[in-house]
Parts: sequence; C-alpha cells; structure tokens
Amino acid sequence: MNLSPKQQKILDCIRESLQQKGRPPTIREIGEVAKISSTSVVNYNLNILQEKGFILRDREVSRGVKLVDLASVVPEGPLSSELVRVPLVGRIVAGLPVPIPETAAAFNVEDTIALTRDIVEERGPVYALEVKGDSMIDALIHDGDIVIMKRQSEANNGDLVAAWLKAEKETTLKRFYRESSDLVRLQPANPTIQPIYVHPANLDIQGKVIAVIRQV
Amino acid sequence: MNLSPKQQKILDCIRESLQQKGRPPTIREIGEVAKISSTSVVNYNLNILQEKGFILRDREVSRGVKLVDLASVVPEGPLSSELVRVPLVGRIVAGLPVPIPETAAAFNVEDTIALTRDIVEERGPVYALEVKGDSMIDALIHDGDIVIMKRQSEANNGDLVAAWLKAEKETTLKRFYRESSDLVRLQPANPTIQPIYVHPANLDIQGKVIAVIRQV
DNA sequence: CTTGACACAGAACAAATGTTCGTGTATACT
DNA sequence: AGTATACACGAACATTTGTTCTGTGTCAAG
Repeated sequence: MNLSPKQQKILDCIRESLQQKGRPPTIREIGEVAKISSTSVVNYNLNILQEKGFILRDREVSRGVKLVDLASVVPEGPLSSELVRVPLVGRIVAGLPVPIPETAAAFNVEDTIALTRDIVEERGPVYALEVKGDSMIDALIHDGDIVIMKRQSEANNGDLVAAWLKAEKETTLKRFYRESSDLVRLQPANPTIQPIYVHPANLDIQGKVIAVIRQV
Repeated sequence: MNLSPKQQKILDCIRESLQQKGRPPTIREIGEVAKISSTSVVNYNLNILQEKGFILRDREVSRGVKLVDLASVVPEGPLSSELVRVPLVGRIVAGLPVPIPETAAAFNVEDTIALTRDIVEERGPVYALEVKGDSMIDALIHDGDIVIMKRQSEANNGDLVAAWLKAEKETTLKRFYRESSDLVRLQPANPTIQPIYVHPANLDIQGKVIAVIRQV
C-alpha cells in the first residue's frame, strides 16, 4: 500500500520512539522528526495512517498512537512470526449488515486481538467481528466465533465473503461463485447444505473473510 | 530492597500499561490503579522508586517513566500479549485416534503455529492438529481447520474433547456430559444435530480442545 | 478557467499532564 | 517533649499535548 515519504517517516518515528524511549511520541515530537511544522498536518497524516490500517489512535490521551504491525518493534528472538493487532470492531448478526469500518476510529475501537502472521498474512487493514447467534452455522461458524475480515467490495470466485442479501435483509457468510452475468452461487462451507442462487443486484459484498478464531 | 505495597503496585501498574496499552501510564493513571488520590503522592513515590533504581524519569514530558528492569517487559515489549509457539503435531482423521504427543520432541516436530495469549490462555503444554476430511462438520470444524488442544484424559462436563470411540473406531470432537455412571452424552456443536450416547468404557478421552483456527 | 482532492500551515483553544506548595498523621529516636 | 523521617493529602499552577479552525498552495481532471 502506498505511503507518502512523510507518512513513512512518521511510522519510523513512532517505531524508534518505542524502541529508544519506551513510549510513543507526541504529535509535536513526530513533527520535529518528520520536519512538519504544524501539529494539524501531523494529526492529518496520523488519521490517514489509521485509515490505512498502520496505526490505531486513542483520542485525547497523550501519546495515544499504537502501531498495528508490531513486528518491527519486537526485538529479534526465537520467534520468527510477526504480531498483528486486529481491531475488534463489532458483531456479525444475521439480520443486520456487517459493520464495515471506514476507519477503526469510526468505531471507537478499544478492543483488539493480537494474532500473528501465521494466521493473518494479509498486509492491508484487517478487522475482527464477533459472531452472534447460530445463523452462520452453515458456514461452520459458531456463536461467539471471531471472524477476521478485510475490506473488499468485489468478490472473486471462491472467496469466502460476508454478503448482505437485500431482499431477505440478511447477512450470510458463503463462498462466492459467479455462475453468469445475472446469477451468483453462494456456497455454504458445510457440504451437506445446498447453495443458494441470487441475482447480483440482490447482493452487497461487505468484505472477505480471511480467518476464523474459536476459543472454546 | 524493600518496597512499600503502594510502590510495588506502582511498578506493576507501569509494567501492565506498557504491555496492554503500549505506553507508560500518566501520574493520574498510576494514582487510579494504586488507589492514591493525590498526584503529589504518586510523584513522591515515583521519585523514591527512581532513587532506589527501579525506574528512570524524564522530567516534564508526559508519561516520562521508564522501567529499569525490563526483564518482565522485554519478551512482551509494548505488546499486548505474549507469543506462544504451538507445535503442529499431526492430523485429526476420523478413522484414527488423535496423535497425542508425550512431548513435542517425540514427534520430531518441525511445524509450529505462532499464536498469542489472547488466543491461548492455557499455560501448560498445548499442541495443534490439522483436521482432515469432513468428519468434524458436526463440531462446526472444517477440513483444514487447526485445532488447539491440551492433554487431558479425564473430561469435565461441558468440555469440548477429542474422543476415540473404540467400537466405532472413530475420532469425534464433541462436548462431553456424564449422564450417569455408565452413560456419556457427546453433544455436537451444531445444535441441529442429535447427540450420541456411549458407554464410558467405549470412550477414550484424548484431549481437550481449547481453540480452533481457520484460515480461509 | 474552474473545481475538487490532497497536503500543508499558523493560531487558538481545551484538555491532559507534571510539578510545587502547604499541611496533616504516625512512628522512631533522642 | 521535641525532632526527624516517611507517607499521605488537596489544591493550585505551569506546561505539555491533542484537536479544531481557517486559510493557502499545488496538481490533476474536466
């Protein structure tokens, strides 16, 4: 994902501050390092970095910046995998569209789940949602499971997507296959359950599922 | 070196703030955790902790406290969770007992999966197995899912266990409920599927499932 | 030429945050 | 009894810090 040179410098500054001072930098410290004279420009770029999924911000606290990809902060050790902090932005409920974050900030995210690159290879922004109810059983997803998703409004064949069915007013998690220009097959994960066929116009692709986590 | 209980609490607070929020606490945050109502008392105790060599303070910056002894922080760093490397010891196949490692070394394990304490709270040995085939569908577990287990040969009611059914020569993953001294109910996760009832003598508990990971 | 998006800037302000001051209590020592 | 030290407290204040506002400049597209 493309970053401007200033944005890359800001990320470097945050990383170095954590490593060298044991604390994230202030807005003004970032400005000094990145040669940005105005706190509003630092704030503007931090908001962009949050939208792009590189950082999380806590509002109205000092040094309220967290790196999402912590890999570069962990000292090299016996562990080769990188850490990823995934924001838990809401819930999947059958009768509602999936809450899709424009930014993590839009949801006032406080909860995150720490995973590793073994589980989340996706480098772009990802987010987590908790499943409520038994409606995702045909996706072999249990009440309480955590679904890790990435934003994607166009589906490719075989993608496991969160789809909002407009006519039925229902969210479903199924594999997407385009059968023809006006027919989409949504295939449940459970092979004993029949797929459903819908017109593409009835469908709103809300994201692609990349992992499911179940704690027993 | 003797610390007062409040001073010990202050150190714990600093450590936890670094681990959970990725930044040191403010004077007021320390006061909240250590039940000290006055910022000057926090300040006084921080100065003592610095004199005693437990912390370093940077004056007149926000969150200007550093732990001197990083031993309890470094493995985690500004990370929210410890990393856990889980050995991937084999596969769950319906027609075979689950391979239960005595130790990881016994299996000459080369594969591991890196997870975090957000996912694996269990402090004892855990191991991972990959599910092969559709036999665990009634547990809402898909072919290819990774099941995280711990060794446990006795089940408690409600535990999700891997059980080897001797007569049927089959492994199953179901919640265990002891109905009587000679009847065990094995309850699938999928609520639309009926449980099975077996005699305890027909059952070999091979481990308890603590998490399931699905990569899509 | 106009418009919109993006990046940048300074200033002002509100809130967060650290420091200092004056005071009180309890305990130990002389 | 007096003194010193440790620990505690609320309040006030100074400074740091984050957010918002208003404005400007550049560039690409129409």
